[in-house]
Amino acid sequence: MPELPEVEIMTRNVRQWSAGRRLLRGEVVDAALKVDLSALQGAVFGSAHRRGKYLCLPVAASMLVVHFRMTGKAILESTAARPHTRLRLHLDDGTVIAIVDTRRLGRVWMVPSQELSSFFASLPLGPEPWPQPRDGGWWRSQLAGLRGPIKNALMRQDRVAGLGNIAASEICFRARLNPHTPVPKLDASDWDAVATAVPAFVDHVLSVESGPEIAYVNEQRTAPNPFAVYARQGQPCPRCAHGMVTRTVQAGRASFFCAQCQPPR
DNA sequence: AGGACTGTTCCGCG
DNA sequence: GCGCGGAACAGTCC
Repeated sequence: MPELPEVEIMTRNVRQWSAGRRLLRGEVVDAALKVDLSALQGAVFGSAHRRGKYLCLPVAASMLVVHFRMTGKAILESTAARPHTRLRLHLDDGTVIAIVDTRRLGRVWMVPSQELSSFFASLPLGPEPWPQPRDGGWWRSQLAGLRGPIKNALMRQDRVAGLGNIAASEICFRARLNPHTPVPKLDASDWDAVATAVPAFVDHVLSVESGPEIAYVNEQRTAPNPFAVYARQGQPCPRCAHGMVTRTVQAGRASFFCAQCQPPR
């Protein structure tokens, strides 16, 4: 699933494709989404924004909220129908914005404006780690009280919203932190390193992955793996070239790190 | 055949 | 409250 940077890319795309346009018809291809877009016929789109891993698209007085979960993505589907399309927005300029989602784990909500605040209040979402600058002290206080590994802590949506399994490994790598390091063991310089690593990681992914359609590492793709350690087990470390990228499992999710640059603590 | 997978939520246990 | 495992959701690709 897309994480913060990928949802940011899709949000920018959807904003560019839809802002100011009129919705001719909302087509719910997958009835399991249980969303009714009929009332939005003829409505005008506002400017899309992102909250954590959620894409928020204003339509007239409502908000179309999308969570892509593992395999969802928003694309332009104006020419040919794609497999696994779950929802289509037919726009007044002839374009079609589609939500495609192979595994069908994604969710869509149509939230009336008067319910918006309660809807987002019901989501366990901490503050955004990007693009506003956050320093080491902010990170320390956001993850205060957690005793588990830093890698798992970075993925806690209720503490800081948007970072996922890839980001957690990549941020630990950039901060030279072993992903198994317990949160209480981090010192001030470690937190500073985390604070520096997060925007560096997000900006890197934005620069590499920006385009009309995001790609997943495990999909057929022409672009190379854009990550430093994720899915690179067995390869030499891209930084020190001595260590080997190691794969471990933490809380059921794969982690990747350089055994040399990120020694256990 | 079996496992892995860029996520979330729930449950049970300690 | 915290942390973990496991399951569920669900489909495809090795």
